[in-house]
Amino acid sequence: MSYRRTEAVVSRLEDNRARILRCARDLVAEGGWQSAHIATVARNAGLATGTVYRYFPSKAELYAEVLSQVSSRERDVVGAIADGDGTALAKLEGAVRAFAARALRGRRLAYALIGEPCDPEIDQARLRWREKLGQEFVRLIQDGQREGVFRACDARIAGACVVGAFMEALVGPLAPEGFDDADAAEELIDEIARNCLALVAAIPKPNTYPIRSD
Amino acid sequence: MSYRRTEAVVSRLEDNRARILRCARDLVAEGGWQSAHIATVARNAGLATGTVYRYFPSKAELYAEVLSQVSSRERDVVGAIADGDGTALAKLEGAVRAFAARALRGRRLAYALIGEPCDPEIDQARLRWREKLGQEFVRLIQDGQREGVFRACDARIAGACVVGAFMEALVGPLAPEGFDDADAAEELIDEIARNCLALVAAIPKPNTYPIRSD
Amino acid sequence: MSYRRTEAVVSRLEDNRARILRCARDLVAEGGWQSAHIATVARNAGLATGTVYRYFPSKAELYAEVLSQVSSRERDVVGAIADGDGTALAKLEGAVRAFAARALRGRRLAYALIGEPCDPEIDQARLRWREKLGQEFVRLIQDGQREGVFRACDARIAGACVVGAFMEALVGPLAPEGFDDADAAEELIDEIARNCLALVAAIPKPNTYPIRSD
Amino acid sequence: MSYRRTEAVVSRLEDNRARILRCARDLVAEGGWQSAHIATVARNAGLATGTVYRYFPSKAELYAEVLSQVSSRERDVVGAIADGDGTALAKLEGAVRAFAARALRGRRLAYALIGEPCDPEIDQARLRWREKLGQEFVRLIQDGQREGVFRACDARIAGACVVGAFMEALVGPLAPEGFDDADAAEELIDEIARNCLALVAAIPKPNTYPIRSD
DNA sequence: AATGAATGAGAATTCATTCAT
DNA sequence: AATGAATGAATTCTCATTCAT
Repeated sequence: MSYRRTEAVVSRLEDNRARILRCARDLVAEGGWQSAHIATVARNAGLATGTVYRYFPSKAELYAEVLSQVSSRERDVVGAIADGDGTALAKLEGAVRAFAARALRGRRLAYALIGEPCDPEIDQARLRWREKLGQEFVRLIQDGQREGVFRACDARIAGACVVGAFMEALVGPLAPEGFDDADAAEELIDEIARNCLALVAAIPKPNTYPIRSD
Repeated sequence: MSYRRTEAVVSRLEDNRARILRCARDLVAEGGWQSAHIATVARNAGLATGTVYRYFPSKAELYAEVLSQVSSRERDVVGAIADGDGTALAKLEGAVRAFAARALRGRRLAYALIGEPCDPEIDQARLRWREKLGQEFVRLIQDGQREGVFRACDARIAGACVVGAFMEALVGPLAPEGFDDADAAEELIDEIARNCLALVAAIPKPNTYPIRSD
Repeated sequence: MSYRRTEAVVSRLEDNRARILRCARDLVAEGGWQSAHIATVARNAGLATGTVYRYFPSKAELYAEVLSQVSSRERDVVGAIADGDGTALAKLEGAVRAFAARALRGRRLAYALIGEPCDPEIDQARLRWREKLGQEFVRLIQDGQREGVFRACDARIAGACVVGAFMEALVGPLAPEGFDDADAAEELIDEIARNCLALVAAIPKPNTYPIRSD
Repeated sequence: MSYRRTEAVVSRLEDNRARILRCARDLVAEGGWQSAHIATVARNAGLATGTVYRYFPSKAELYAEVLSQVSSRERDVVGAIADGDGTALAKLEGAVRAFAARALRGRRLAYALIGEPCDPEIDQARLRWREKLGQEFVRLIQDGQREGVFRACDARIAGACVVGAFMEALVGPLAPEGFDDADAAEELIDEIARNCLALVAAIPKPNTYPIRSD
C-alpha cells in the first residue's frame, strides 16, 4: 500500500512537473515571453501558484528547462541527421529542411526561442541552445569541407551564417506572414535550403571583386 | 542678446533631447531593453524623471526614436551603397561589409536592434526598420539577378537569408566574443562578406541532391 | 476539517474584500474622492497595496462597487417605501424622511455620493445611481398625480426638484453644520419633508404671477 | 513716455490677469475641473506657465477667483431681483427663472460651479458662493412669509430646498440632456419655477399625514 | 505536498510649482 | 515682468516570490 502510494505520488509529481513544463511551453508558444507568467502557468496546469515553486526554484529555471527541452528536441533532430549517412551536402540540406519544417509548424514558439529575449537569466539558456544548434551546423560544414564539396572557409562563421540565414527567413520580418497553404510552406523550405547550400557550396571561380568599404 | 538667449535655450533644449536620446541608446547598448527604464535614462542624463516627458510623450515613443535614429543611419549607409555605382556583386559585398563593420563597433546595441524585442509598441519600430534594411538587400539581389551574376531565386527570401546570415554571424551566439584585435574583426567581416556573396552567387551546377526530411 | 478550513479561508477572503470596501467607503466619507487613494485604503485595511488588486481589478471598479453598495442600500429603502402600502402622499413623505435620516448619519459620504464627481469612470456609477434614486421619486410623484393629490406637472422635473431639494438641504452649504442634538436632526427632517410635499402637492389657486426674467 | 509705458504695462498687466481668469473659466466651462490645468490656462492665454504665478499665487487662488467672479455675477442678478420691486412671489419666481436661464446657457460651467468639487481649497470658495446664493433665496422667502403668501417654515431650509430643487433639475442626472430647442428650455424653466413656487407657497390645508420613517 | 492569499519592490506617468535667465 | 524648462512627489498598477495553514 505504501509502495503504491509512493508510486502514485511519484507519478503525480512527475505529472505535475511535466504538466507545468508543457503549460509553460504552450504559453510561450501562444503569447511569447510576454505572457509567460507563473500564475498563468499554474492555473493552466490546475495547480496553485506556489506549487510551481515546489518543482522549479524560480521562473528563470522553469523557462530555462522549457527552453532546453524544446530546443534539445530540435538539436537532436539536426544532430541525428548530422550523425546519419549521406554526403555532407545532403545532410546539410536535410538538417536545414528538418529544422525549417519544424519551426514553421510552431512559428510563435520558434520566434520566442530564436529571437525573443526576456529575462537575462532565461536568455542565457536560449543563447546556449542557439550555440549548440549552431555547432551542429558547424560540424556539418566541416564534414563537407573534408569531402571537398564545401568551400574552404571558417566553418564557425559559415555555421552562424547558415543558422542566421534560415532563422531570419523563417521568423524575421521579411518572412512571409501566414501559411494557409502547405505548398507555400514547402516552397519556402525549398528556397531556404537552396540558399543555405549555396552559402557553403564550393564555388568554381575565384572571389575577386572590387571591394568598397565604409 | 535676445538672439543669443534664444540660441542658448534652443541649444540647451537640443542638448537635453539629444542627451536623453543618447542615454537611452547607451542604456540599450549596455543592457538591452531590459534595463531601458525612463528613470535611469533621466538619471544618466542628469535630469529629473518628469523632464524626459517634456521631450518624449512616452517611453515607447522615446525608444521608437532611438531605434529610428540608430537604424536609419545604418539603412542610409546600406542604401547609399545600393544607390551608388558598381556591379551588384560589388555593392552587395560593400553593403554587407559596411553594415558588419558598423555593427561590430556596437554589438550590444546591434543585438538590441536586431534581435531583442521588448515592449510591443517599440517592437513595431524595430521590425519596421529590420524590414526596410532587408528590402535594401532584396533590391541589391534583384539587381544582381538582372545582371546575371546572381542565382535565379526568390529575392525576398534570399534577402532575408543574407540579412540573417550576417546578423547571426555578428551578434549570434556563435559569433566570436571579444575583439581587442582589429585584424580579427577585419577577418570576420571578410568571411561574412564571402558567405553572403556565396549565398546569392550564380552556381554553375544544378541543385539535385537526395533530400531527407523529418 | 477541510470544510472548516474552506470556511475560514472564505471568511478571511470575505473579510478582506469587505474590509477593503469598508475602508474605501470610510475614506470617501471622511475626505471625499480626493483622498480615496488605493494605497491609503490598503494601509487602513492592514494590507499591502497589491492585495487590493486581488479583490478589485482597478481603482475605478473598487469605487464603483463602493458606490453601488452604499447607494443601492439607499435606493432599496426608498424603493421599498414606494412599493409599500399607503397613499402617494404618505409614501413620498416617508421616502424623503427615510433618505434624509440616513443621509444625516453620514453627511460627508452622502455628499460624496450625491455631489462630488471624481474619476470619470467612477462618476458614471455615481450618476447612474443618482438617476435611479431620482426615478423612484418620479414614480412616487406619478402615483400621487394619479391619485389626484399631487399637482399636474412634469413628474421627471418635479422628481429632480424633490431630490435636489432634500439633498441640498441635507448636504448643501445652507444645511446646518453640526448635529449633537437628535432633536435638531429630527426637526430638519420634518422641515425637509414638508418642503418636498409642498413642492408636489396640489395647489388650489392658479399660477398666474407677473414674471420677470433676466 | 514713462507714463505711457507704465500705463501700457498696467493695462497689459490687467489684460493678462483678466485673460488668465477668462481662460481659466472657459476651461472649466468646457471640461470641468478635470481639465483646468495651469499649463493649459497659460497656453490659452498666450503666456508662459510661470507667468500665471505672477498674478495668482496658486491654482487654488486662481480658481477661487474664477469662482467668485462667475458666481458673484449670478448672485448679483438674483440679488437685484430680490432688491427690486414686486411681490415676494413674483420676485422668487423671477430669481429662479433668471438663475435657471443663465445656468442653462452654460450648463457645463454651472455644473462645475454647482456640483463638481475639486481641490478642497477651491471647494471652499465654491461652497461660500453657494451659501451666498442660497441666502438671497432665504431673504426672498422671508419676505414672502412677511407678506403672508409663503408658508410659515424655516426659511433657511426652504431656501436650501429651493436652490437644490432648481439646481438638480438643471444639472442633475434627471435633467434633460441636450437643448437644440429654445422652446424646450423655456418649458423647463417654467416648470422649475412652478415647482419652486409650490415649495414655498402657502398651503391652505393642514399638513397631517400619517408619517412613516426608517 | 499543496495551497493561494499576501507581499512590496518597482515601473510609467502627471502636474503644480519653482527659478535661473 | 516674463519665460518655460526643470522638478519630483504622488499615484496607479504588475507580478515574482513567500509562507502560514
